[in-house]
Amino acid sequence: MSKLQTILTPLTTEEAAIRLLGAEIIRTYDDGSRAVVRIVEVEAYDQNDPASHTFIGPTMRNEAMFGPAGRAYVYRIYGIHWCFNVTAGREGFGEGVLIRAAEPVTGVEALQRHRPGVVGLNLTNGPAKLAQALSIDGSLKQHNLQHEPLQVQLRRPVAQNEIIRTTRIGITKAPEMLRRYYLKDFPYISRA
DNA sequence: CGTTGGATCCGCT
DNA sequence: GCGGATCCAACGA
Repeated sequence: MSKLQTILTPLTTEEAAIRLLGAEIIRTYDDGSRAVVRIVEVEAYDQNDPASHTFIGPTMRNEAMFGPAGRAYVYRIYGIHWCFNVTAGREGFGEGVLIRAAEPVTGVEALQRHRPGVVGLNLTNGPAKLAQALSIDGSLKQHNLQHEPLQVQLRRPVAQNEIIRTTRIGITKAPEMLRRYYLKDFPYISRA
């Protein structure tokens, strides 16, 4: 079992979401260039949550979230964009954490190359923007996030008083649930 | 500034 | 057939 999987398995989806705040995503692109970003905004979803893709039970689309923790769940939204989740929890229980925003750490040029004409905060301050900047698509479905070309490295947990908890963005079911978390005072969030 | 509508796919009913 | 865990350009004030 990878370290990432070991840590994310016993946690509730909320706890896993919080642990992923401050974690780093390391992306190695096809051309060999590399970028590192720091996660600053996440949302928790699991099979008891009407807003989750796993609420209806296992299907071909959502099977990654019913598998082991620490894998990629990637889905297309509105026919246009891709969104990236990190799976969490034990096998057989469908849960994942949507990565909504991150701040560039290194490799800004590589990120920009995948979002032509975009500069500043708009580079990575939204789930589909981030996925585009990291060049994440369906080919990374179920990818084990302990390996290249897409890795997630947990860092020291961030202090409780640096985390804001709110309702989630853009959902119609269970809009009242407080399952969105973001780092206080960080500009790269999709919406305050 | 804030608001609106268009783009465009696929999993599920 | 439908509608969504979105983004962005084009508007009007």
